[in-house]
Amino acid sequence: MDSNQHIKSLIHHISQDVTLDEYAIDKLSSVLVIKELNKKEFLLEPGETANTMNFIAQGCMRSYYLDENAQEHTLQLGIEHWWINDLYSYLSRKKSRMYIQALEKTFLIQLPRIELEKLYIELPEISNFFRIKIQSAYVAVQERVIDSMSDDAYERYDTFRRSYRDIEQRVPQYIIASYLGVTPEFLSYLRKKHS
Amino acid sequence: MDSNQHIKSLIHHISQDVTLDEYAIDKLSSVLVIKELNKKEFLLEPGETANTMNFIAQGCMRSYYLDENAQEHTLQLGIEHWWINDLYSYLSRKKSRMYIQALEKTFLIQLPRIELEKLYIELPEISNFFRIKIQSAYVAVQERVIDSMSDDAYERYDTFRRSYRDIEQRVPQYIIASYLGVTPEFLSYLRKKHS
DNA sequence: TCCGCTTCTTAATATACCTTAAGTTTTTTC
DNA sequence: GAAAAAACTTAAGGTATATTAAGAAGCGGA
Repeated sequence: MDSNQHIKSLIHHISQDVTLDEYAIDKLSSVLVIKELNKKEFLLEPGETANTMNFIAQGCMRSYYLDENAQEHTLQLGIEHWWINDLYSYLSRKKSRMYIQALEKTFLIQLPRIELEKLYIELPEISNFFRIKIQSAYVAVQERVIDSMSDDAYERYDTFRRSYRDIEQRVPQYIIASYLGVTPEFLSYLRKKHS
Repeated sequence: MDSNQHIKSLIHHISQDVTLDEYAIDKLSSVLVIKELNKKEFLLEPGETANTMNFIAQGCMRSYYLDENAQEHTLQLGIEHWWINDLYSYLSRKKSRMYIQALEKTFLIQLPRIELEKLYIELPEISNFFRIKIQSAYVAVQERVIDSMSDDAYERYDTFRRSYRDIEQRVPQYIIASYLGVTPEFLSYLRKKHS
């Protein structure tokens, strides 16, 4: 797939929520940056500042951080047509504590923050689009808080598998464990117990 | 404090993030609804659908739900100048599973969804404002996910106290426990142990 | 095709947090 | 200001999940 195809898939993605006219599409296209990452390559590492919004045109990524015991905790997983970022760093302009890493060879479409801020003013539909996207993202994270408080680990695993079957099959178990908030050993034990 | 004061405080709150001209202020003011709630009164109960955005002009509120064992889990706490809602229900138009309850006598300013959708089109600064607000809310919930995965219960309690000292002093311990995801008994034990 | 690296499993021991139940203190109500 | 209700504490015993350590299985590169 070439760059134009990737860009078309982003335009199509945005058009599912808001209406873009010719002018908006041209404006938008002119600021997009394509980025290619190899498996295990990092888009962002602790100490850096997030400067772009990142749409996954093709591939698979995750964001995670290390706690004080150097344990990995996965915050976000994403595949084609998902967005991935450290919004804390992007919005606050502060250094990130997160790693954002490709789990497969991945093609991103990036929207630089400076350009995006200008687009928000000139093209209200773009501001609208991101408002709608982030509303859904907020609801999804809140759902995760609810799950983590109500359910035991196996139920969370089961919910995860049912919700993200296509992701589950592309990511190693230990990353899923670190997303669910359990050790790989305990997840392995749960899988055996329920099989 | 009378209604006009409450409305002024909302306008002032919005003006901290975006610029509102006379026309926008008039338009906005014309759709606002003031709602008064007594202590323990519910704004929303399971089975109802959220139809408004709710700004706390004065008072204290929380949202919570009951899990399958009828345990309360507090999702959101808020005081003056915070927003409170079940965004899942509001955005999806589906029935809520949540209670939203006043913890003190509270005055809300409500923005009906139908009117707000119209404002988004006519006044892009309003769409912008809610995009900015929800971005911050997303970061805050994500921070909560991070805390719940890295820290033990006492650290979470400590972080909560440092971040929300003004809230901590207005709500009972058992609600804070249900926000942190522990039993009131265990929180009591932790408080003693660390005192 | 084999080696080395990454991922997954097993099991024993340890710990954070829960459940239950009872008693105490604080707040609300009339 | 007394009675009732709500909130908080204490403690014993139980469960879910972590830790450690070792080995097995799968997989990518020469």
